[in-house]
Amino acid sequence: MPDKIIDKCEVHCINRDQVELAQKQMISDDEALELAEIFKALSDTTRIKILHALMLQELCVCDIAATISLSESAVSHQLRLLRSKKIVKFRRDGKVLYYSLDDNHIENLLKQGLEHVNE
Amino acid sequence: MPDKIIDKCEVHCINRDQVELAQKQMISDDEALELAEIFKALSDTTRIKILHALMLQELCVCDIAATISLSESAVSHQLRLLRSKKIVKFRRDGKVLYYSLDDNHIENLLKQGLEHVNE
DNA sequence: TAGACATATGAGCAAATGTTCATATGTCTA
DNA sequence: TAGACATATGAACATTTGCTCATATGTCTA
Repeated sequence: MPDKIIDKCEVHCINRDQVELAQKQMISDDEALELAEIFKALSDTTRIKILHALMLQELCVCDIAATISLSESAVSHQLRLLRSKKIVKFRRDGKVLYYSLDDNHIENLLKQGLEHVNE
Repeated sequence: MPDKIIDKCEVHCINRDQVELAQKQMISDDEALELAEIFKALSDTTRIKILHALMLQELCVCDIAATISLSESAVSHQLRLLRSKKIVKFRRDGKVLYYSLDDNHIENLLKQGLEHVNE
């Protein structure tokens, strides 16, 4: 496996030392995929709006929909995605489901992203 | 414009106070879009690998390609995208372009994401 | 228990995305 | 100045994504 990579490098690379160093510390496929998945969860305007609203308080599906002016179905689909990635959780109160942020790492990511945007 | 939102709320929302509060502090469309754009830049495995490699050292296009085992064309396309979002920059040395991270906010986001993944 | 209500879910569709292939651009060197 | 080389770019294509619409599920209340 390393042979294959080095072959490729020998065919065409400029600084072999740098390539070898880069490969040694390279992020694994799995890790890169997980990382990409987290950021993908935050890469949509609708989901940003939902998560931003949930930073302040828990909200039920229809109130999220009313807040961001989107159909309840669309919101529900997005919440499903966010649930599957353990980014939001919910509690039931009768027929109403209240959603909230599951993980404060996400809140930190959002805050840091906002800093980046607002400078 | 607020009328429209309130109308929608009156049609169907559960906790009007919460909706009003959420709307008051709501992130703007522009800000949400910018934020989503940043995270979108980090939401692909190839780009994660490129950026992770650049956290360690600057690299030219073909060495990035050799490192992550992808075509130079594909790498170049992704670098173009990352350049357009001011996430990477480059310096020229003869015919070789060396890319590096443009903004340490991005590095912080990546590190924080990695923490989240590795816990 | 029937019906209303809050939410979830599946199918379908248009738009966006990431790669490959072919070609263009710009820089060095003989 | 011609040719080699490093990279950029455009078109094309398959895949993914986010919405809508219709329908299903689960919970409460009369």
